[in-house]
Amino acid sequence: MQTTGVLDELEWRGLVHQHTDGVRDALGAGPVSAYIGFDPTGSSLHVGSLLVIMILVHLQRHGHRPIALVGGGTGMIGDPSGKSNERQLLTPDQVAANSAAIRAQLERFLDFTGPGAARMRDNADWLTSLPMVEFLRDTGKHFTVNYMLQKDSVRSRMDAGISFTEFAYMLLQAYDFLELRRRDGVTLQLGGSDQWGNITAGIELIRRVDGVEAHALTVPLVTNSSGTKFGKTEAGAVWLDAERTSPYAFFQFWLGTEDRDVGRYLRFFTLLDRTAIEALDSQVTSAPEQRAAQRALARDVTRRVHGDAAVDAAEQVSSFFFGGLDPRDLSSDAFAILRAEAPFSEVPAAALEGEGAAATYDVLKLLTASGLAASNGAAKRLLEQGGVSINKRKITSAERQIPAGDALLRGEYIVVGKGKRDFALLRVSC
RNA sequence: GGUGAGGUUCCUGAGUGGCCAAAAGGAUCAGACUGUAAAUCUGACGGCGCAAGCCUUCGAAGGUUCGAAUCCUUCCCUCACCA
Repeated sequence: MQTTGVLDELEWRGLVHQHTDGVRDALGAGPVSAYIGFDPTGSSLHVGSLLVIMILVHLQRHGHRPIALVGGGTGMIGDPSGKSNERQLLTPDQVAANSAAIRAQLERFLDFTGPGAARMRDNADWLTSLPMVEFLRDTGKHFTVNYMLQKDSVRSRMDAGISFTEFAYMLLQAYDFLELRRRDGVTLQLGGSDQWGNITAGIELIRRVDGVEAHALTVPLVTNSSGTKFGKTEAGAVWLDAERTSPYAFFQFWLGTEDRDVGRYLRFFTLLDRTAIEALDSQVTSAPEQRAAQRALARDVTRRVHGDAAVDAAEQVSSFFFGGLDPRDLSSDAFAILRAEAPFSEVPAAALEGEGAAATYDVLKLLTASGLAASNGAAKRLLEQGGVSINKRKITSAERQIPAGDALLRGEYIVVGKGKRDFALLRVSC
């Protein structure tokens, strides 16, 4: 794979927001080592992080060396970029646990063998033991406060206030860049568009200390056309961790992409080539109801994050919930998949029974027990508005109590539906 | 440190003694239409309750009053300007 083509590829995909002038020449001259830092602010990456991960993947496919840096050291400080307020410090334990979890997730996306083998780094290895006096002499001396005050990340906080801790953050990130240049020959740092200031600080440091030209490339912020934040659903953020967002929910997130966003997302998040993506674009126009583009997107991304088996399972569950399949025809195996993939809860029969009617289930209780409704009131509203189904059959408000015997599938399961898209599986125990 | 303004239900933001669970917009949820899309329209949107109604809520704690988000006292916090 040639090293030169990667910038063109990133550009047509719309993955380039800003870059330093020398990037093209540097990438054309041969294999480059490039890094991205990941903040351990949470215990899992979410779909937003995928964008920046894809850049590493593209680089590797074009013969460059990707390095994923976990911010076990900088996570102790907190990056002010893009934050309107001072943040609560995480405890060292939290940072360590988050770093380990994120590291494990990152490892799935890169190839750690071959000439362009990826590397994992954690800046805790060099930052936590860095002597302060030495740091101030060797690194701090290269930055004027005036320079630092001009950075957006600092300037935008002049009203709300910024602690010295967060103010100094950019120096640590600059130091990381220098350290990685020395350890791994890294000369390119990638990041979200809000990282530009931190990255250029690193370039500056490398130029002054080592006399070497380093480069920056940032990706755009992903937005969706409804103006809501990308990667959020009713249930909250869409995580890469299967424990937090099931592969089925993850698949559904991508499948539900709006027509006007799907082309962009295919370019951002999949490795499909230009011909394939443009063919899908035209299908969005000619046969939107088939949602071929959404399907390709959901499959591709779910496969990369959760694997082939998860895609199959997610598709099976989707075709059950959204297809014409009668829940009474489902096999035990099918229920095993549903239990693993769909929102699932196990409830004792006594907690579901209607008042004074042991042989019935109270639909409101089914809704709250399954987590589809937050309170009885919410459940009742849903029922009154016709938004409830049991085993894929619409329930009217006249049917608050349903006969227990009829409701159970295979003697123990109930499929509860809310609206057109939300389903949960309930297992009734004795 | 001084002066001024303010803290209302997820957010913005009305309300200044009873008609206030509290306007309006946004967000969210459901329904219709559709393609598990968007836009649009309709409805819902503190908790419990079939309901009547009850309970909790308007920064915190007290107080005045038949009755307070609205008045008084103290406290906490935020913002703006001045220093």
